[in-house]
Amino acid sequence: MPGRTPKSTPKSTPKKPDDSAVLADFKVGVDNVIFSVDTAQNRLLVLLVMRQETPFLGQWSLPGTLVRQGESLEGAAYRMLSEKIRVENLYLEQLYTFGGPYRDPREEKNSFGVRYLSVSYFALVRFAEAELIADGVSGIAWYPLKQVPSLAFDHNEILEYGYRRLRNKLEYSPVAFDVLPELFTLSDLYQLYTTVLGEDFSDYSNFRARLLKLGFLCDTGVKVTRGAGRPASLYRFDAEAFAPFKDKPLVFIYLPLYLSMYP
Amino acid sequence: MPGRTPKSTPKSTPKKPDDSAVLADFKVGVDNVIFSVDTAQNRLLVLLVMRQETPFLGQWSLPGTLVRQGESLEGAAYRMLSEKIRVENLYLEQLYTFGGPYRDPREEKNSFGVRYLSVSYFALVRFAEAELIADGVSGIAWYPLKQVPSLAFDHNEILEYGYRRLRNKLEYSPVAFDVLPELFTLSDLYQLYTTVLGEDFSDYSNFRARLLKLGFLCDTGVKVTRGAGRPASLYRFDAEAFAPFKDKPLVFIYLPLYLSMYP
DNA sequence: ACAAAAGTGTTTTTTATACACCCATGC
DNA sequence: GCATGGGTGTATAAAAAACACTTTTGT
Repeated sequence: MPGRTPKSTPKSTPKKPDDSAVLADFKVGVDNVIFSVDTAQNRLLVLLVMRQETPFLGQWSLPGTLVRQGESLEGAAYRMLSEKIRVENLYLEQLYTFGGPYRDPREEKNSFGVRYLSVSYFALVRFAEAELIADGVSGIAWYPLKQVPSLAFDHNEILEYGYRRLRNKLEYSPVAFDVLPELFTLSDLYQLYTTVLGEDFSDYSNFRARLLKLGFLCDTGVKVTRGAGRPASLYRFDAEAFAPFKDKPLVFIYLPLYLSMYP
Repeated sequence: MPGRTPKSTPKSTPKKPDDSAVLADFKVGVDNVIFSVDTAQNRLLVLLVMRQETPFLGQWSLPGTLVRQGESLEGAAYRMLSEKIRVENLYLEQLYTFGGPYRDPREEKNSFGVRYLSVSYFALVRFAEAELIADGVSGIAWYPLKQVPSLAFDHNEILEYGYRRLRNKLEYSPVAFDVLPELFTLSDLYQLYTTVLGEDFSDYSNFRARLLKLGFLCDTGVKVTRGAGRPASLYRFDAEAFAPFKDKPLVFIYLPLYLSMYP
């Protein structure tokens, strides 16, 4: 886990040992932290699967898989995803690599010196489109973030890390538009932000003004009415208009300093 | 590399293949992007080593090592560092994991299906304190970032990624104080920012005012004079006073939007 | 005296924040 | 009619950005 780690390096005499004799052999796993937002119920959800194998049989875990021959890491992440859910759009990026020795119980009993390393990926999918693939036996479910149980391996730690990344992503980049439907209202967008970032991150009208001024949300003119209240305009994310902001240190939302990370 | 990767997942029928038959076996390497800033010459430096082995024998590369049995990833990163330089203080964090198949030429000829995965780490050391360990044979040198040659493996890509991280770190966190000496002047600090971020990121007096107002730089009262000009106060980073900002989405420097990532 | 570097302050412009208020619809 | 959610605007406060100016040193 990254952090401020000032440390004195041991003043060992440089030597060139026979590396090959003591190298660790690894199996590499990919674990996905897959988020989606249920805007109807204002809940942030994570995809969990019930483990079908030892270790941690019968315990909930992040969906993961081991990397196969000829397969890239990202490829494995996509494969895993496609085995669990069907979605049209998604956002995926690498999260962090957890690789301490003894983080996987299989290391002890199994073979000599084989270690399990986990490259975690962070994904965001559209809740409405995402169709879970229940293959009869395996348990799979969207869990509200606040209700996730104790997970297998170090997956709670990975999840926490993923949640932190999600918050940062929302603040600094337009990931939200990968999760929202093609056409969305500004309050859809606002509710997405509030469910992830917390209630009091910003006033609606200010949020609205700031986003609109950036100029990459275009009003389709189409109105939609949901229950009572004035009909809302449907907007579309304009990737062209966003282009100039790409790779710039753009800040979407300024979180006040006094807000703690996990409200 | 993370990024915006909307993608349709293939609608494959879920199946449970015999995973174990096709799993890839990995050796895991750790590659360090080690930066330091030569404030005297206003240069951002990366540590490069000359490869002593095939593949890419005789070519410059990031200092790296393979992970040994019982060794953590971060442990390997620290070991590598301590074999190359002696430093009192440093900042280290994980960068990214590069693990595509065929990224390492050894995969082809060597053993069957053994792949090489690289977990890259990002480090920042104090230039003045950092003493390079030249073990007689191996080449090792600080390279100005703008003059790095073509590197072994995908190390140019890793380096670019590390540079991006460095910029972000500088903007959002107090890493600068891990690179500066214990006592520093405000123009030392300013020059550090300009050499990394580019000339025109901010006006000196505004930079100064902003940093001082945050209240975690304390004036020691000691004056130091370097060449001509009025003597400058030596400041110290006050970790205590910074504590309340920790883990908050603090923004040190607001880069104007029109500044491109790589000026 | 003068250039160079450090440090202070002031003005202008932009942005955030907190509201107040109008609009359009369902019930 | 009126509650409900959508949308607009304004007034205040806090910033960033630009830049003029003073102070203290070396030469």
